[in-house]
Amino acid sequence: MPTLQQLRYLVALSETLHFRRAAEECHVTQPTLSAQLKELEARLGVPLVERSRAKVVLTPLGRDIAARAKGVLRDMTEIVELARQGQAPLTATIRVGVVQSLGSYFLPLIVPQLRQRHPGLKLYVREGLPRALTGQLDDGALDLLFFPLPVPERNLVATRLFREPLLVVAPHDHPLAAQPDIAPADLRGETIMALEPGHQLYNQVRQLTEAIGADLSHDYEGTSLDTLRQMVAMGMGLSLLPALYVRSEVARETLVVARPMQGTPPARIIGMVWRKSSVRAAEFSALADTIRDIIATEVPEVAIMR
Amino acid sequence: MPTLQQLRYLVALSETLHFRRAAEECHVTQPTLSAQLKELEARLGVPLVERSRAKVVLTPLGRDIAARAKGVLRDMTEIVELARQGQAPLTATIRVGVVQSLGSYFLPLIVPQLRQRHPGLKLYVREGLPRALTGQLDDGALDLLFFPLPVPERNLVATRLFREPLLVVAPHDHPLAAQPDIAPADLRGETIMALEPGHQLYNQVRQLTEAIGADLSHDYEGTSLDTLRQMVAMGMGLSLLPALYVRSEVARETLVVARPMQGTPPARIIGMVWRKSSVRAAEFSALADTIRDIIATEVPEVAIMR
DNA sequence: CTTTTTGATAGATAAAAGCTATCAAGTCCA
DNA sequence: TGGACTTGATAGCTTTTATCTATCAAAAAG
Repeated sequence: MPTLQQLRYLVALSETLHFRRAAEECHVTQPTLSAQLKELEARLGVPLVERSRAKVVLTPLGRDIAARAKGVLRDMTEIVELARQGQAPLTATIRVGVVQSLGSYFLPLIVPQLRQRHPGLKLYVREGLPRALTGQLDDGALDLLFFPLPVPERNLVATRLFREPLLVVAPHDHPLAAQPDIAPADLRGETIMALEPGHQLYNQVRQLTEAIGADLSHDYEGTSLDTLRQMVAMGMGLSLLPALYVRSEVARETLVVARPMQGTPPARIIGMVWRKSSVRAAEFSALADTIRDIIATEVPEVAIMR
Repeated sequence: MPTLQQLRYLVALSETLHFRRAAEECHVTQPTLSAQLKELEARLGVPLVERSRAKVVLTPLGRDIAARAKGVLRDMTEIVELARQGQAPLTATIRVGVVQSLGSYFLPLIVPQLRQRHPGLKLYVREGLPRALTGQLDDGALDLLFFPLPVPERNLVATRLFREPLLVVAPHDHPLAAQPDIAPADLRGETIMALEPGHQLYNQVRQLTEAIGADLSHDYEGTSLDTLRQMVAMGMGLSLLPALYVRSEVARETLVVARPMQGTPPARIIGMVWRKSSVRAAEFSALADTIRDIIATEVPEVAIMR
């Protein structure tokens, strides 16, 4: 197989038809270029050059191969240029995974300002269930997750972004709806509905209901936040829903109301997660800082965490 | 600049996602592949691979560069294949030059059988004046000439193909038209027209007219064999034209006749000419032998020369 | 005819690519 | 849980390749 350097020498000779000038162009001595072209002819098994003192002529095959060599060298230059451009942070596409209970309520709040600050940013977003997302991150199909913390996987690392409180959501005609906020004691005896097990939210709601003596509903488990909201509207019980979901989908709702809890409300912590082996850790940390800045000014419903 | 071998390693790793398996595919040891990929990343200035014991993942840039590397390696394989196919003789195009007084009368006689014997043969034919043709051969714009001999240039070599006699061409009502052949003495006092100086034919006709006492016309010099024939038809004199031209253009003519000369008729020798530095000399010698064989059976008007 | 320039060759040197041996870390299995 | 096995990385050495300088024979130029 020829080497790229040999092709470079052939291309230079095809353009100059002079061994010494071609050598100068390639920044080597004339014997080097002469010997390397001989080696190239030996490797290919065909003469590429007619040599004489009077003038140098390429064989038809030599001319054809020189033309193709030009293309190969151009492609190599493009590879080098691609690498050079890729050195800038946030220029390669980021394949992002988000849990379904977060994505469409959170990303629209931050992406406009993110794009403003990083015009070259390209996000490829995929929603999914938590376990599927961590699997895809692990396999390399995704680069980054927006994900409730902690994450159980050992070869993933995370940085916290914000704490998202859970709000009590009740039918609009429920007695608690008349209060501006809810004491935990107010929930004693109430039926609380939650997402199915497998969600961080389920665990948090379970812990709370156990602590305050409310009843965690086992008759109905919502498959989505919307399902839970509709069940609350129908008077099948109360629920605890994330603040960003409430901002997006409940604030304009007339059949249900959302009330914050007094004291330290239950909350989930949302973070950014990537592979421990990722070479883009610095890039992602910088991205996290940028996102915190945006949240601080655009999303009062949650509390920044560092 | 990366090397082709480094690209080969990257492509193998992108396909196997396993350093040891990629090394096996490339027939090197795992430390060699590992080190060369590190060197590739250093040369490009960007990470291409995320490494961990659990699994190997390419960065987005790594994947993109691996895809482009695949294309480059494919182009290289095509160059090698092109060279392999070019090793067979008479597979590369032959750029042929012929003098205007020969080409269209000679090549149609031999090309059909040449193509029959060498189906892959590709000729690119260019007609021109003798000095222009030798210049283009010298410069490498042409590979081969069918040319009257001898050639004056020092760095060209020639091999004789055949001797082409010159025939006396006279108006059909000229007294000499009644004879089956012409003695040199019969031309004494006749006006003989010839091509302009610069043609071998001119020199030969001049030598003959000086030897036998005929008058070489200076009032009219033909720019082509057709012009000479038309002048003869108009009664402006006689001419001496090459046998192959006569076979092609005069034998069916009614206004003029052609008669061979007695004894050793004037003739021109036609040969194949190529550069002394040409690497295709053996190929062209073999071609000359083939052409002589064809002429022996197809062209009785000329005499083979070796 | 002498000088200059050409591409080729020989021998030496430097650089690169490859090897083996071995490492630390992670995975697998009993 | 601990030992065995596998992984990618590193160190040091060897082999191969690419480059150099010096010089050559031959051709061109003056």
